[in-house]
Amino acid sequence: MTIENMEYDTLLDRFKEVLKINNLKFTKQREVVLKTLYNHHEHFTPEHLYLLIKDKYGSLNVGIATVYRTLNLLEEAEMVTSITFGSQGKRFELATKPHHDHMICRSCGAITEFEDALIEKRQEAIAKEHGFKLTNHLMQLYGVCKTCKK
Amino acid sequence: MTIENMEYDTLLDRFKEVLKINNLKFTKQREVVLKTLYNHHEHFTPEHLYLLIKDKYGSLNVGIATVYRTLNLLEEAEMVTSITFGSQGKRFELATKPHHDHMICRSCGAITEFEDALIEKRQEAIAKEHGFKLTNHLMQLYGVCKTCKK
DNA sequence: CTGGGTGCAAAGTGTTTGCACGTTG
DNA sequence: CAACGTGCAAACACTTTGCACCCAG
Repeated sequence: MTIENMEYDTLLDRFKEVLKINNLKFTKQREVVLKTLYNHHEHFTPEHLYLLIKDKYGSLNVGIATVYRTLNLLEEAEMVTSITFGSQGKRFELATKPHHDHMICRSCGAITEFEDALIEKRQEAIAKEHGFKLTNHLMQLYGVCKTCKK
Repeated sequence: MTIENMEYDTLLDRFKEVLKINNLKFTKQREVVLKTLYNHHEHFTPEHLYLLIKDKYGSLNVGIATVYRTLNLLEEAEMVTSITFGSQGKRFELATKPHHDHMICRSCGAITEFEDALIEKRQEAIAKEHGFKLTNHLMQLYGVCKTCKK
């Protein structure tokens, strides 16, 4: 089962399951991190996500350390993935789609997602040629976007 | 002109030229960084490169700050490229080959290089579809290598 | 009620920068 | 000899961790 186009409740159940398996507890803070990731399909830096949570759920008083801890936890559980853009630092996003990659504009920083079955296939083939068991991959195209070219 | 399979002297000349254009000076430290990169076709962390230089050219007493400064300079001049592996930090390598990508073993950290014309072509096509002007890309396959699979 | 979770602040990383001195062109 | 480069240490930015208290199960 992939988590493509998964509804929030399903995602939440999955999270609870992962927590249970690892003898971890389900807390308001952890839920808020997941919910915020779900409601904003962006590519968050931990800082950015932290500020957004602080703004929306100020009363919970979630600390940035918890955001980091939860992101690492979710990444471990493969429910979020992280990507590193140039020197802009690590960014996280919900793993709601399998295998999608990124195109990053060097001028404005805009991020476009894309997916290509042909490339996926070639990657598998290349890995096989090298006796390599592929688990996942990272692909980023850098350049100048439509808008900035003008 | 690409710098594929370039000999060291040619590479050095290119470096000197870049320096001259930018009104920068050619120093022993800068040469040693370039030479060490050339002599070891590895994927260096700045730290790793620094230690190697310290070991080989101890009398020059090169500081790690200079290694960072020179790497950034060389990257700016597109004579080295950098890649970011998971949480292992940024690594640099001489840009002696165009467009080669990496396969990284999650178990032992081994890095294998590969190149695939078909993927390169698809990348161009995808960028075009999105009205995106491609300057370069980053592709990393993660998995388990031949040796570690045993 | 027990063990993991949290916020906070302190400690770690990896990288950059200010400064006085050294070297290049 | 002017301007840039260097080593050193301090400063930075980002991330992790120790601790005392808190809360889920």
